[in-house]
Amino acid sequence: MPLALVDCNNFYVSCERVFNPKLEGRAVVVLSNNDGCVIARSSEAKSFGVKMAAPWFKLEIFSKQQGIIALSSNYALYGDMSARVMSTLSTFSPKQEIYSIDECFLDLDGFAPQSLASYGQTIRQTVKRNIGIPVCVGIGDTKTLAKLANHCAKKGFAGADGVCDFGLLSIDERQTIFANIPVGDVWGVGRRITQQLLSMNIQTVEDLRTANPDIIRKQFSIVLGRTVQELNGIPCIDLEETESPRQQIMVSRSFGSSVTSFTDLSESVAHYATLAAEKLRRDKSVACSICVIIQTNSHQEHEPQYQGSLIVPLPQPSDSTMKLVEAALKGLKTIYRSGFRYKKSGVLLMGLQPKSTIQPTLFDDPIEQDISTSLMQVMDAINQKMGAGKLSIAASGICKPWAMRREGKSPNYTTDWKELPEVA
DNA sequence: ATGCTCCTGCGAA
DNA sequence: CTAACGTTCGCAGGAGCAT
Repeated sequence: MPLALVDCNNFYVSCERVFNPKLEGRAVVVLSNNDGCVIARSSEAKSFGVKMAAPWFKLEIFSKQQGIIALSSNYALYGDMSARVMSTLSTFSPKQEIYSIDECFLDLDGFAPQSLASYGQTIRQTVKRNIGIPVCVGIGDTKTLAKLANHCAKKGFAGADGVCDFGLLSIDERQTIFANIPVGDVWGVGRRITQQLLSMNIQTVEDLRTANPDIIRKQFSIVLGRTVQELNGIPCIDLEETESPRQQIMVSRSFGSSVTSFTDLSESVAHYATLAAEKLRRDKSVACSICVIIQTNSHQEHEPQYQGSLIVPLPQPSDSTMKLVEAALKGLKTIYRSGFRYKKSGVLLMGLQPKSTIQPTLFDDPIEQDISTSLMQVMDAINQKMGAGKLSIAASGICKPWAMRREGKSPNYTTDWKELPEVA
């Protein structure tokens, strides 16, 4: 019955600190792509009042005055560190669900109930010792309760020292805690639903737990009804050990600066289609259609706004960079309007299916198919060996004036020998 | 009624 | 120095259409 949710503390900041101990004890934030918003904060940065998702350009002056350190995001580093953490955590249970880059569920069914909290401490110490990343552990009878327990562990509720096991609490203790947590802190309750719940005078976790499930289902959704059940210890959301194949692949970015020419825009689209195709082949899937998306900057309200998108069906399901880029650019020609300052473009691969299931149609040219597959394999192998983007197609352009800003990125310590700093 | 596809809203990290 | 506000994914549910 019991489940643990293990969540890394300030994960991106913690990753940076492993390789740069001078960041320890300092206020540190990690910024999103384009150095746009804050996406991770050390506890010191939080106490300065820096909010999640805050636009960096509004904070920059204040932050420099206060000595807050800002780093661009380094996903190669975080992805690699995540794999190490997950591997260590997998040794603590036969059943693990990796839920996101920095958290996983562990099935603790059959473990001695009284010793779960100390088991949680062992998990924390082991991950800290082996990988250098601090984590918190929440334990409860459902995923929603485990998430909530983790929240309590992080906040230090009920004397929690990085671990919180709801199984140790009496009914009264649990009710007291739930009555002091705002309903918006529950997994699955976001901003909109919080507002609606408040208008019904459901303010705390305890209010939601004791709400009438039928009314919740009717007024909101099946999903929120399940949340209420889970808060009451009735499991509705299963542990998923094997991840199911993705249904879509999205690659989109905001530009470092606005783009007006069709050429620049088409180069960005070709580039993103290339990245999407690489993901697709890694998944061993094929796509049936590709959607192209272009947008102006919606934050610049006085500027003319335009958002265009178009789904382009592929003649046959494909994983070929050439075919996908060709289709994407065809779509772009249709939706492009001159006279706008574009801020973002992207592609979305849709109708994904395993490559193994598709069968050649009457119109396929099997020889061309084979050549295309071999070419893609060679390109992927070269880019794997020499570094991403070393070999690309001409349509992606060379100088990339739209490339994103990343002024404070740390080295790829764990995935690229060339980026390791010299030892003094 | 039933079952699709397409599209939007919402939440999460 | 400029200008400057993220990305990717799944699910639910309604609209529109065909059967």
